Parts: sequence; structure tokens; C-alpha cells
Amino acid sequence: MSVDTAEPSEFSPRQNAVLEQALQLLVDGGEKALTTSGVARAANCSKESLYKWFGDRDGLLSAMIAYQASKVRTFERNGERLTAASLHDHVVIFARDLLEVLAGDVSLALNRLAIGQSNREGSKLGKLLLERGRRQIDRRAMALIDAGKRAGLLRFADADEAYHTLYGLVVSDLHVRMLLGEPGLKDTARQAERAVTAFLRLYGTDKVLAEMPVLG
Amino acid sequence: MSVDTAEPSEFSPRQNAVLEQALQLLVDGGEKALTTSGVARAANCSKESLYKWFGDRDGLLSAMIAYQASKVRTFERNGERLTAASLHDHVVIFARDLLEVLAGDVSLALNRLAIGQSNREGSKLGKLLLERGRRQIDRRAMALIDAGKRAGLLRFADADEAYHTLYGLVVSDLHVRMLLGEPGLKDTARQAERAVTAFLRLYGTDKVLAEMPVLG
DNA sequence: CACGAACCGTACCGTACGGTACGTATATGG
DNA sequence: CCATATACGTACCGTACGGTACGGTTCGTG
Repeated sequence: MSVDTAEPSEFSPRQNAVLEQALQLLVDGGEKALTTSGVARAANCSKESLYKWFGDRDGLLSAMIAYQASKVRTFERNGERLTAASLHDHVVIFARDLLEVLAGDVSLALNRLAIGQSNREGSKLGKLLLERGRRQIDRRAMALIDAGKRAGLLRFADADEAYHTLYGLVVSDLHVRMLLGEPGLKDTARQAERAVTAFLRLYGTDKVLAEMPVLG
Repeated sequence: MSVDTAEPSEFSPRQNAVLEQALQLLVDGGEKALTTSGVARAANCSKESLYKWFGDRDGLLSAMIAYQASKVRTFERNGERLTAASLHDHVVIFARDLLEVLAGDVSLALNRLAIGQSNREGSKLGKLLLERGRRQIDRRAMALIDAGKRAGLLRFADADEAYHTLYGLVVSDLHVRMLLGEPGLKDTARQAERAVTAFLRLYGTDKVLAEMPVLG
């Protein structure tokens, strides 16, 4: 398992800097603030260059998503031997990281952007966001879950189903609430812990359940 | 428990008809298609009336949300005696209804609309959507969960936590994926069944667990 | 019937955006 | 030192939107 999703330097350094400014603009003011003139002004480049590099506004948006996705690197693990405790810890860390990513300014802004225009034009941005942004975190989770199964700590027939269960337990409706702008949703630590406890109770083998506190 | 969230005839029948047309327009073409001129044309009314009735464009959007929320009526249940089997069935029905509501054209369109402009202006629409649209389904679920506890079928310390667990198990990332425009996400039946099984395994008392199939 | 209120249809205004064109500066390479 | 390419900044164009104004029409009421 090497880093096959690298795609390094999809854009030039100058273009990356422009995309960074565009992201900043999007985070600060929402889609309405993301005008071609505004990006050009903020990035000290000409609109002509924007259109030369990215084609049109949609191309710019796509490039922003690709650029942001290229920044996120999820450290693949590691051949370490899994125990019940270490599995628990790894899943908790994953859950926290997941919530942290979803709650990130840029992530929220890009998701809002893609959702906002996903009914039009066949949801091109939405597809891009799911493919480029989600793949990494999915791979990491699946690797962890598979490792848990190989170590005899987890039991399930369909790894995908188990993963989606974990995802639902961790995220619940937090993502949508954050997308809708609800404030004060940053208590990720407890939420992650509860979710992992439930997940292990559902999919853990006796080796795991033996080390868990009894049900309230 | 009467129907306290009624607020009947918040708008006149004529205004309701206009809002209905506006919703249709939004569903068909997204926010970009929802122009004041377009609504006036589709509803055979004048722009002047639109501004007289709803103030401005934001007022129109808020009115659309309020109107749509006023249409959804969730039949309160019922003093019937709960058994393990009937609880299971009720929760499954709730899960299916929840997924069906979230997957509805109008619901998706309104959520996209609110999310699309939730970074701007303090997320007024998002708050409205959560308060007006979510309350009913929340109340129904909480009532069901409480009834399950009173019948000695469910065990939990925090009903809110149990509900959010159920929500996460049922919805997982389906809502966001649908909002992003991912097609072919209509296999709600199996998803609901799996979620309820997991939920009952987590929160069911022995009375419930005894009637459930053993873990794979 | 007469009067007024509500409303429709249309035309209009200002603005702001996406996209294009052009003149100039900077840098690279022979 | 010149030539060419690249990119900056600005000015410009067409369009389309939000919001307003106005004349004509319907409808309820005394």
C-alpha cells in the first residue's frame, strides 16, 4: 500500500497560491463572495490568467476542490500488532479526526459550495468532492476495520456495512447541522468516544467485549 | 399532547399557492432558477405582490420553508401497548419515514438552499429549517423511544443520546450524499432494517434481545 | 352604481457578475 | 540586446438579477 493517490503538482505553485486565496475567500464570505474579480484581486493576478488556467468559473471551483483534496494526507499505518485496547484507541483517533475534518472551515465551505449547486448540471462538484475528498478517509477506515477483523477483534460479514455503521455512529446529524450553520457543535471528543463504544459493542468479538464496561 | 405546532393559515391560500409554485421551481431548477421574476411568472402573480407579501427575496425563502414545514404532519401515536415486536416495527417504520422525508425532492431542495447560503448572514435559513422542519420528527422519535423505555424494552440514561444514535445508524452519510447529488441512494428499506437491528442491540433490554437473531 | 383596495402585467432602474480584449511589464532564451 | 512568452491591471461588454413604479383590471362593499 503506497501513496497511489498522490497526483503531485496538478497545478503550478503560482496556481496553487491563487487557489489558496480563492479558498480563503470562499471560507470568509461564502459562494457569493467568490467572484472571479474578487479572486483575481485577492491573489494579485488577472482575470485573464484565471480563465486561461481554469477555463471558467466552474473550472476554478473544481480546481479548488482538487487542490484542497491534494493537501489532505492521511498517514497510512503501520504493521503494528492490534490489541483490544489499541484497536479501541485507533478507532477513537479515527473518529476524532473524521469529526475534525468535517468541522474544518475549508471542508464546510467546499461542501456548502458543492451542495449549493448540486441540483444543477448533474452535480459535478458533488461527485468530485465525494471522490477526491472522501476516498482517503474511507481507505483509512477500511484498513483499520480490516486489520481489526484479521486480528480477531472485529466480526462482520460486510466491511462496507460496518464502516457505514461506524460513520453514522460518529457523525450522526452533526455534519448536516454544521453545514446548516448551527453553532457550538465542537464537543467532538465525547461524541467520538460514545460512537466507538457503540461500534465495538456491535462488531467487537468477545476479546473486545471482555474489556468493555458493562452496559449502564 | 395536542397539536401545538399547528400555526394554521400562516399565509393566505393565494400566498400558499404562490409558495407551492416557488417550491416547484426550486425543486426543478435549484436556487439559480428561483428568481423573483420566475416565481411571479410561474405563479401568475406580480413581483409587486411578492414584495408586498414577503418583504424581499429572503422573506420569500423563509416563507417557503415555513410553508413546507406546515405541510408535514406526523401522526402522533396512540396509547397502544408496546411489545418487543411492535416496538421493532414502529422503529422500522420511523426509520423508513425518516429516510423517505430526507430523500424527498422538496426537502433536499430546501436543505440545499439553506446550506448554500448558511455561511452568509448568520445562517438564518438553516436555523429556520432545523427548528421548523426537524422538530416534528424529533418529537415523534423521542416519544417512541420514551414509550419503549416505559415499557421496559429499552434501556438508556440519556434519551437524546439514544435518539442521536438511532439517527446516525439510520441516516449515516446518506443525507449528505443525497445533498451532494449522488444518484441511486434509494435502497432505504434494508438500510432501515439494519439500523433498527443495531439500535435494538445497543439499547434493547433482555426482553428485546431475546427475540433477536444471534449475531452472525 | 360608485368607490377603493388588492392585484396583475409590464416596463424600468441600478448594480454586479462572468467573460473578453488590450496595453504594459517582467522574465527567459538565443 | 532583442524576441517571445507569460502574466498583470484595467477597462469594457452583455446579461440577468433584485427591487420599484405605474397603468389597467378585478372584486368586494356601501
